[in-house]
Amino acid sequence: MIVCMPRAATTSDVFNAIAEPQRREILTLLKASELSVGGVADKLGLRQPATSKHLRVLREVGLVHVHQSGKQRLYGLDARGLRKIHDWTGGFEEFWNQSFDRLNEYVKTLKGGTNVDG
Amino acid sequence: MIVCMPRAATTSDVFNAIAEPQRREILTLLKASELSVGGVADKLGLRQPATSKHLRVLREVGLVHVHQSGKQRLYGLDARGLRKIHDWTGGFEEFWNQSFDRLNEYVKTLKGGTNVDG
DNA sequence: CGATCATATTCCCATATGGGAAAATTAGCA
DNA sequence: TGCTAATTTTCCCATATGGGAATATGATCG
Repeated sequence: MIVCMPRAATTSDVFNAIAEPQRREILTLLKASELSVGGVADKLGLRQPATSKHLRVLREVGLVHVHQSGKQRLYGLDARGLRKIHDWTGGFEEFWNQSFDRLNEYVKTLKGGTNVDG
Repeated sequence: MIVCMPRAATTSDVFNAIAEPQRREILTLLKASELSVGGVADKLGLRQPATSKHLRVLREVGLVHVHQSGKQRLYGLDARGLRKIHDWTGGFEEFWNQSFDRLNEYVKTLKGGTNVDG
């Protein structure tokens, strides 16, 4: 029985997974090439366990995939999940400039209407 | 003194702010028009306090702006902050299809017919 | 000023971290 | 069969929720 609804799990969806800056850095790193856990850890200055945990989250939401290569596990980028976010934010594209205008207009209303000097 | 680094605050940046589904719904709602807190609460089936808290987060990261209108406070969309996310995910656009190919190839090496959901 | 509607904040709870340290697990090789 | 390297998992901590309930603050009007 659910009593309360705390913050959603990072593994629940891609939005949560990339809310963590280090995980975004990992994804950016993997643009260049596949990397082992140790490789990622080295490049980002993290410990291996911490890196492994981040990679696990990314794996669970499907943003990376793994395969064994010798003694290492190579993590590779699977950016398809980011498309969902790109599309969602893209739905606001028409509002980017409009919001600017609205805000300007709003500010104008304040300044012009009240003539308050700041 | 910082002893550990727990999950980042939702107010730390836009990525964290929109990690919460209800806040994304609020932003989508505000595409249509400005809304009062009660208006948002009604449309999403939330209590007013909860709605107010979500709107506070969105305000602190700059995704919405507020102005008084009679007895109500009208919240309006300021989507400019979403551009950062759109741009960041856009940096992976060239990898969306490529990742698909990589994954297909990878799956092929394993077996041959695996259901890949996209 | 007081009454009232509309929001915001506080207090509380259980949950979900993110990282450090250490132990467990897995993979590849002699 | 062991041994070693690489990675994952477990245990622990302090922090940050998100929502409910109750309270405080704010704004408007008489």
